[in-house]
Amino acid sequence: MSEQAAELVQRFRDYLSREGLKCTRQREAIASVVFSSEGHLTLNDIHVRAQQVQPSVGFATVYRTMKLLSEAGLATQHRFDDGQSRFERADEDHHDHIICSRCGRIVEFEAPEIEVRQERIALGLGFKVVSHRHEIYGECMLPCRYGEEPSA
Amino acid sequence: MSEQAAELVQRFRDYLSREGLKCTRQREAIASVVFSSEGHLTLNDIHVRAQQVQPSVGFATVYRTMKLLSEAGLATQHRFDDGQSRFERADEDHHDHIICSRCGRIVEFEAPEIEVRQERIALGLGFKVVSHRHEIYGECMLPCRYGEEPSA
DNA sequence: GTTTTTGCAAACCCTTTGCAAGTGA
DNA sequence: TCACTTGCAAAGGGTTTGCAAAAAC
Repeated sequence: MSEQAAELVQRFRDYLSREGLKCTRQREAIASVVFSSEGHLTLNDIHVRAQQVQPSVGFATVYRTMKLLSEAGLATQHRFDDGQSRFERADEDHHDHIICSRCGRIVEFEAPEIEVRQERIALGLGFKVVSHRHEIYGECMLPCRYGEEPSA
Repeated sequence: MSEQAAELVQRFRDYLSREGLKCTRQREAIASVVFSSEGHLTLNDIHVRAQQVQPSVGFATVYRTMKLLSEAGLATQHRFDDGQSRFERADEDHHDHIICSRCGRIVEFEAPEIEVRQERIALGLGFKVVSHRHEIYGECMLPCRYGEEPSA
């Protein structure tokens, strides 16, 4: 486990303790999987990987733990157009996503100037921005194998 | 039914005929409901309203007809964070949405300069934009009754 | 008369929850 | 000890589909 992952796991432990919750083998396993993974994982992905660390982890526990990690601000939940929730470890920098309609590849981008405009637009309509979702669906022109399982 | 709605219904008829599909009472009822409504309707909303025109319309037919209308480019499907599909009649101008987290109110906005930036970002990452989704979630500061059923 | 459509009900798929048994502090 | 957790399995909630009857053309 990378140093960064280890630190995030520690932050999760702190969060649990602060909330009067318990640190269990299952939660640690799930957290370390999420913090050690790069992509945008579905609950199933996480479940499969967590079971490699702790064979007894059940799906419901993954579900409930991801809810905790989201509440703790250590993971972010996305719902892209495939109808499944996907999670990624929280980053310092906010970013959005561009998704290839053909191969499912997901690339992240940052666009501060868009965020600024968006803030201004919302204000003009009488809204205070709480969050947003900006997804671009496109076709990637890089060599990508179409039959391939979307990697993230 | 407004003139605009009538014209859209006609366009749907043309589409059906072009595709070798049949024009039925149910499809007409559903189309006229969608084209005569302002907001962002769920399948259920459409079902309920269509039944007022044609009592025998079933939910599955609404589902299948909305698929046709989307394919015909006469309706647009959105999936906001409430987990349901919502539809609106197709507009000439592309727009995005800002949604009140408290009362569910949906306001539309256009931001050509964001679209331009987004196009440029995608290109830079090797993507050709096919579509996008840009939703802002915020709190509206206008008087809005919280208990109220989200209107659209 | 064919072929497409419809409504029903069931299947699906992912998400969420109730509960009795298990476990961490 | 004892409240918090877990895994299982079932319930939810919206979407999708198979099929025999009905309706377009």
